[in-house]
Amino acid sequence: MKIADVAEASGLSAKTIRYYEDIGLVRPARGTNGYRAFVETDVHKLRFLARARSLGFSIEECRTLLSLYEDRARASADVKALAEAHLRRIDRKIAELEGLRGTLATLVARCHGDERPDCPILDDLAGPSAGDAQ
Amino acid sequence: MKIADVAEASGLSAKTIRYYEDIGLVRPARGTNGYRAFVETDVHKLRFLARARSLGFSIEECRTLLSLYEDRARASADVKALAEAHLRRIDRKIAELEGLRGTLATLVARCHGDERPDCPILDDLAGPSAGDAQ
DNA sequence: CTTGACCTTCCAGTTACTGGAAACCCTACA
DNA sequence: TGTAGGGTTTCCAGTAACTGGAAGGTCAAG
Repeated sequence: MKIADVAEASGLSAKTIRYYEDIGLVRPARGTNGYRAFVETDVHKLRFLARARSLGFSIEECRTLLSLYEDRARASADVKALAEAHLRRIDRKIAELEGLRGTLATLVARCHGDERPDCPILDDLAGPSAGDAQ
Repeated sequence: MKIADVAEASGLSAKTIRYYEDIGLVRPARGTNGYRAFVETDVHKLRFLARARSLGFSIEECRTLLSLYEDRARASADVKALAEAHLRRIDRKIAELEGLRGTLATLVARCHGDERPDCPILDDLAGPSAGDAQ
């Protein structure tokens, strides 16, 4: 199998697959012409990686997941711990974004958004205007 | 004012402030010794930038916001449009993360997380196991 | 034997910084 | 006067995970 076929089969781009080889996630064999020659297990690994990445795991986490996947003596607790850590990270990120969303939505709602320069959004960004107290 | 004072006053690190000068967001004067000599408006700008960044605006958006802030003939509609675009981006990101969160939470819940190798999380990552149909 | 579609490697760029090295400056203290 | 310490300067490299592009090799068809 050549790289374009594998790209098609895995949903990753050829560029990404080469990159994954670069960083040691896969090690496809090479044909006499120097082309990468992928076998089924390579494709399977790449699909695994694509799925793990799509769930937001980092490359290093994917590396660990892959090694756990290939370790028949693994403990599912190790996998679960990784996934839980990732879940907590996602929760923190969501909370952070919802905070931003709240502030931003308030500012947007307050801004009339017309031709006039007067703008609560910029006022907020500029911070407390000390001069106003006067 | 020297850079450490400005860092203190703006909440940005000295490194970040130098970086912002590099990319043209601020242009502090220089003393005879080559040190950056910040004035109040520089500090104000940097605080503006720190606030905008903390709301998740990109550097390029911050640049635009800053130029709008300094443009006394601006239309608030322009600011609002920028903020609304950012808001939509945040909403999309939240939705994406909540999707991930749902999938991941399900998988984590299904995994017993003990010493045994059996793991629904890895099974999911490995994709539909064609062999199971038997 | 040429054309076009693949494939290869390698280098640069992306975002928004951060760390670190080497060197310069300033102040205080002995 | 010398020096120790803290600040400051510049510049280079690295981060995460690719992506784009250039230059060149390979292959199948006509």
